[in-house]
Amino acid sequence: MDVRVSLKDVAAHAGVSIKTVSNVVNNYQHVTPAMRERVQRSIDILGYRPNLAARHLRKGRTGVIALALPELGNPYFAELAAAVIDAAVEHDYIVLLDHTGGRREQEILVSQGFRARVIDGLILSPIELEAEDLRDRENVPLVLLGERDYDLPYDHIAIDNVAAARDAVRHLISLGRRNVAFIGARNGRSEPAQLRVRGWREELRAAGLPADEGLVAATDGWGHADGAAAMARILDSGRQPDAVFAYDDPMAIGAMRVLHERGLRVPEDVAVVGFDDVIEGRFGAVTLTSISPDKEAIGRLAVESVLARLNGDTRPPLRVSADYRLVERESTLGREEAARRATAG
Amino acid sequence: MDVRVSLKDVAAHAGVSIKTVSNVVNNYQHVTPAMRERVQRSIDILGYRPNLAARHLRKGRTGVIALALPELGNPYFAELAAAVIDAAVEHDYIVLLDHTGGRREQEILVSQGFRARVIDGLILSPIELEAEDLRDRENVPLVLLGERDYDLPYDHIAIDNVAAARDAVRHLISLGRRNVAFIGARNGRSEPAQLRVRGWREELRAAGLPADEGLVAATDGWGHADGAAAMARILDSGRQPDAVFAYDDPMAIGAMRVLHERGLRVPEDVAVVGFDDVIEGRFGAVTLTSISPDKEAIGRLAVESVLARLNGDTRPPLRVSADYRLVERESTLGREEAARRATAG
DNA sequence: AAACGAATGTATAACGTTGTAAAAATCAGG
DNA sequence: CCTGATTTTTACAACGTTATACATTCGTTT
Repeated sequence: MDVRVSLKDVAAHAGVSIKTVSNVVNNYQHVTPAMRERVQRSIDILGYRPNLAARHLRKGRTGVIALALPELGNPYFAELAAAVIDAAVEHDYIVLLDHTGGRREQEILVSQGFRARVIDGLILSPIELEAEDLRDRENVPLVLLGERDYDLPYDHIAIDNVAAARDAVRHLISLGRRNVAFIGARNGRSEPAQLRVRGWREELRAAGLPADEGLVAATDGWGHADGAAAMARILDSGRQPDAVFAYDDPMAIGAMRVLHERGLRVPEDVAVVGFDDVIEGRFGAVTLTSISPDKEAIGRLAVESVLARLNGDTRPPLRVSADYRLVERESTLGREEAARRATAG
Repeated sequence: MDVRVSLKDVAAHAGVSIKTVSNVVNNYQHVTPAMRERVQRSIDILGYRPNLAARHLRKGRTGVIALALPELGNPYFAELAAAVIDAAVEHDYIVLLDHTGGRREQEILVSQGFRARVIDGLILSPIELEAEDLRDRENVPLVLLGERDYDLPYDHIAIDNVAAARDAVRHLISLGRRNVAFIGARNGRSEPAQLRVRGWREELRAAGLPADEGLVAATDGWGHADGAAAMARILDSGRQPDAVFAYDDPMAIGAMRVLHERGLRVPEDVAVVGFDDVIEGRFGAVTLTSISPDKEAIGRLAVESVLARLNGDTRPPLRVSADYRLVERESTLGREEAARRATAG
């Protein structure tokens, strides 16, 4: 049944030329309804399906875009991947997924198309990649995702990290917190982390509070365990933060676990804000306040940008700031409210 | 620099035939070292890179395998996807990722290759798909992943769900629990859920305990919210389970959240066991006991099976039972131990 | 009714690669 | 230095598709 059937077979079966069958398949406009139906019948009977490799060879298009993310285990990226896949399907494109581990070396390979070479375009969420690494690539269209702030001629979709971080810290200050720790200033290169630290610093200064750099904990990764370790380090140093702003939700949750182990209550003793609004933050013993980026919009914009470039769009590089909002949950309840909740429970 | 350079260009530059260049590129054995070096020099100078579409058209291979999972948002699948991608890279294959939402219709489309047509093989983790849906596909090699127990000629990699579920329930019984609820018997078709319910039922019977079907909660999905809703429903029905076995970790965590809201303590009042051992379970206020499948092994076996079939392996369909183990954490501490911990904290 | 333009169908040549078979170059032995 | 065997290189034909350019048909207009 599925022994490869080609245009030639259909053409023979329908008694027409190969090109006519091709015309029907591609909805070419000048085909009489009668002819179209006749060919279509043969197509259906033989179960013809176009060979994408041949089409690609001829047209130079594959119908595949690659999405390269640092880590799939991180739910934010998993959810983002889902959004990109859905957006791509809308446009009859399929998505090839790759993960870089956030390592510069892997990111370079991906950006130059060495890992996936059958693609029409690339959506890349870089962590360590440097601007110079993208300097002389002359390849498929590239759209950058996330926080890095390159000054390069590629479309870039992100939320305003500094502003979002300031919103988070402002919220903590508005609760009366004064010693706000930041967890997740990444060891080594990582501009995204730096932007969020900057927002933390700026907002504290703006509020006339000291930005105690001893309350900034650097980590190697950005998972639960990294957050937990960083939190432990801060507490072990003898400092007593009354609030924590974490680089992302998993780190915030890891930090809350350590606070719990040390007998510190969230939010009464320490208020916590995360970043990314992953689903998991909504179901812990203490639900997590978080910055919530509009993932669907980011995914959709990324796909649309790649496809636009692919279709010859030569407008100057786009710099889209996607929406975000601060979602307040239990981890930043006011002290009175938290007390009320505690007695009630 | 990257204006497409083909074998023809290299051949012209080196002053040899196209096929000779091809021979060099493919490490064909009968090429003199001198010739090899001469051609290689031209390749380097011109920056030649093989055109995969053409190679595919000629050889009938793409170097791409598809991985179709129900949901990326579920961390288990995200972690599994990472494992598959890594295993594929080992073999110079790349992975095209798709998600089906666990819906039969989507699963059928995927299984027949309608969504991704540039693939050499397919790894599919079905939920609702029926055996009959796979009956007359004569397509690329297919490997089934996960819990469904089809009787079809395809390789199948899974853990023994009934046994794992029995282990989980036995563990709860060994703690002295008598009213063990099961959360996540899925509404509608879903064999995996049924297998785990069966394990629950069998183990209770084996222990001489009644299997109260009123303690089984069906759900539509398998996320945090579904687990929470199911738990709430059981409690609202007036029953008082002293243990919960959930279909997966997110559901277990959702359930724990509801228990927490109702003032029930885990594990003192209700012990909880999940399934999949996702990272998130290790960082809640109460860490989660869970069945931990060997994800790396599953991913590796799946890739190896697909590639073996692709290379003409015609042995009878493989039925691999991957390893799993029960990882005990706080959510099933013994009552005495839990009490000790409580006074200590 | 002839002639014209528009609409529709067809033959052929690519796209870049590799398998096959045949040609050319090399080598060993007399 | 020739013969025959062996190694190395080459020419050519696919793989399945679409673009180009041409051929046919049809419906109008003169």
